[in-house]
Amino acid sequence: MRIVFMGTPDFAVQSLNALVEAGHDVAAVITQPDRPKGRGNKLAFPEVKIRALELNLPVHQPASVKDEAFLELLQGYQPDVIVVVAYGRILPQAVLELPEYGCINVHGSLLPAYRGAAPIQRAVLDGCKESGVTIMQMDTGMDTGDMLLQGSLPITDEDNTGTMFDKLAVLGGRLLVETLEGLQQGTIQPQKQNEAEATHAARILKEDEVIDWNRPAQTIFCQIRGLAPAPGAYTLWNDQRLKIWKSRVNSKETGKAPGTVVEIGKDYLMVQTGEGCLEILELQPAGKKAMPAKAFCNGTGVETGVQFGEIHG
RNA sequence: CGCGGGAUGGAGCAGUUGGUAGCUCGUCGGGCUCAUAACCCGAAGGCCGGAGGUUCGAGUCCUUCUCCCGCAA
Repeated sequence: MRIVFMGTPDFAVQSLNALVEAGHDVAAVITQPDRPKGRGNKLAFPEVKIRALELNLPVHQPASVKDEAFLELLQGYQPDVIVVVAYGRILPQAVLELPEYGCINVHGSLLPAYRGAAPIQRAVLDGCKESGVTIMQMDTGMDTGDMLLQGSLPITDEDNTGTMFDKLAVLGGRLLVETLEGLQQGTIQPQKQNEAEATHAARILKEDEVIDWNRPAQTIFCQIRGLAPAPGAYTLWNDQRLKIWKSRVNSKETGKAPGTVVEIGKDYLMVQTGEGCLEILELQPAGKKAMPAKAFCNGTGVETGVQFGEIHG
């Protein structure tokens, strides 16, 4: 099919690759404008743009998708379908109706659960045992369109947002290609979403990143996984941020106050929580690289009794 | 030039007012032990990120590069 692809971050690259590999005619790639990013605020290309340039595809980065110029641009490509993957903008009705097959979206959740901006992070954060990808027919709502195809994957304790992103991006690409095939052959049955079961996955906020040691170890464990590899869950130590990248739950109860370092093991640093203990395996002080918990203890002299999460005088 | 932290033996850190480079681990060898990730003894391993400069002498002061990281966007 003749396709215009719209997407921005890493997650979308897999879908773009899948379309190209499947032999579809990707006429153009629409992505967000270059934005100042990172230290020094240097202008950075969106991941999708980088890949599109490698593939020698025409790239457009409109400031707005609502004006007439953009609509004309799309019309010029005469797409059979527009594929949208994490583009980052709500598309107006006129765009949705432009191609014969409309706009197809790849969403990183098992809709109607986790509609919105951060479906994968939220699923891990909430401790879900399963996640997936839904391919849907876009409408004007936020991830409310009819579902075309869905696939699921388990979330294990070893998974974090990063690993799930990787797996779901690949699955998404595969399902996307399958969906397009089905649409052409007319074998796909669009399915309405059950509004009663819909939930919303809000984007990650600053406060989501702070570890509250009063919560159960299991909850914190999920928080850490949900925020890895970015932006990371952190606690305070020496008035500095201390990101926790890897941990393990230990049901032991020590009677100490939540946030207290209660044991330093061979490869971990155990902290009492509101319910059970959390063994920290890998962490990262501000300004440093991530390091094994043991290395942190060796260098800083952190010992049993130290309190995490408190601001000092 | 958005704000800030940092570059010291394999890892993580310390190094005072410039004058023989230390700590906690790890590694290797030996010992103890039924055994050990525990303990004891010993050893190896650093041109202190690069380049200039000040000085009798610089990891420590000045200048300038390169790289890494946290925050903010």
